[in-house]
Amino acid sequence: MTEIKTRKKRDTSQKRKAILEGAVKVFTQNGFDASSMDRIAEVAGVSKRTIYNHFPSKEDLFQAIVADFLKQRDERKPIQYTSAQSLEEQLKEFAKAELFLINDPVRRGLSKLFTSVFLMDLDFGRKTRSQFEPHKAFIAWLNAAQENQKLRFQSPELAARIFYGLVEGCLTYPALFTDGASLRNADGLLDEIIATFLSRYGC
Amino acid sequence: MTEIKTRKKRDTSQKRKAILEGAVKVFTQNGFDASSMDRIAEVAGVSKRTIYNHFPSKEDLFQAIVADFLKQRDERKPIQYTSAQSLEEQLKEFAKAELFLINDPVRRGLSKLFTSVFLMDLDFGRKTRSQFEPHKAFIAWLNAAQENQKLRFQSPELAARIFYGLVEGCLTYPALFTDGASLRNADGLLDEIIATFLSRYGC
DNA sequence: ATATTATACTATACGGTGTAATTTATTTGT
DNA sequence: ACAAATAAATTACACCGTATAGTATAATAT
Repeated sequence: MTEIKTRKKRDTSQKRKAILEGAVKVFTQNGFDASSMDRIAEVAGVSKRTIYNHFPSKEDLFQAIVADFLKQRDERKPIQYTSAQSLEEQLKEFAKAELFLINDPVRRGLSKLFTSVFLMDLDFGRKTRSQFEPHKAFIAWLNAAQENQKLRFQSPELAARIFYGLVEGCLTYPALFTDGASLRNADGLLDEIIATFLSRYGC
Repeated sequence: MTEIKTRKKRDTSQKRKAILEGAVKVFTQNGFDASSMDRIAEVAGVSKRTIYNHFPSKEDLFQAIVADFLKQRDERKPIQYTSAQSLEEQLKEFAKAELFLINDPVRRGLSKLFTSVFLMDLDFGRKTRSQFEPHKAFIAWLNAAQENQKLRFQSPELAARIFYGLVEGCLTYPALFTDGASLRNADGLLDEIIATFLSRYGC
């Protein structure tokens, strides 16, 4: 039996974090193609060679950012039906949670970046998105509300599409195009969205 | 008075058209950055020098495509209220007209491309979009319908945002992300959108 | 005479690598 | 417990190959 001396690896998470943060800044400002590794190294305050010590290629670096983003997204707690709160309140809270990804400037920048990249590389986008079923938790909520006789609809999938369509079409995408300015006075719009949804599906 | 012989210029519109069509193909497939002028020349069946005879730079070529696209968009006839038709019919027709830009594969490709580019260059996007007020004609329609006692709402702007949000969030953006596949069986969804809108604003 | 073409060319930018020096944390010897 | 030895991580910098926007030019087609 041979003795193998394994030396403890040093902690490189600080550098890794700096690289990712710098890359996020550069990528969100210029997009993938127009961002050079030299520039990312400069902004991250790190040598270019160190980037390649952590990430084999520019694309791997990008994917790491995507992965981090998705992890953050998945950490949100899902919507859960309760009869103790009005539908309005629950929907409003849920819609605001959905806006989580675009309320913070950094996350909004990433949302813009990914949307932009995914549009021109649909396979990549599909592969990334296919990992989760975004409507799933909301459909369960809808069914619970219907069992509780507060909602009525033919198809929960269709109702979920309407709700997500309203939120994304009225709030999410406009926010991406206006750098969040459209969210400034959007409370009335959010109320109107929920009123519209409930006017169709409420009992 | 000096006689100036102006020689008739030859018609170069054919070449120009070929260039634009080739550029559309390449740009929509690869995006702006990843499209080379050499490749565009090849696909257009034209020498690269000829492209530069028609367009001073890659960006000018791109802008020309944007301009053509917007012209086509503006050629659609606007919605006009009539009491001879049901609201459902008019709204359905209008929504379908709004989907004009994404029903055809080429126009859909351009919509994807522009959305992708505009997201990462918001100033450019804003400048391009600011040329028209997309909701204007629809707001007029809404007001006419209200005067005719078929609709009732507090704010026509808000109602218009809800309608556009529904159409774009449920139909337009999904179509861009799925290369139009989501439009295949979208008739039921479109009916649901209109039912939702009318359940909120119909009399 | 105008438009187009083929071809070669310039200048530059960028992804990624090689390398030798240097920093830094861990291990080991005392 | 402390300093010397050691190996991992980082850095600076030069470098390679390639791609690309745009130009120059001379020949050819219309």
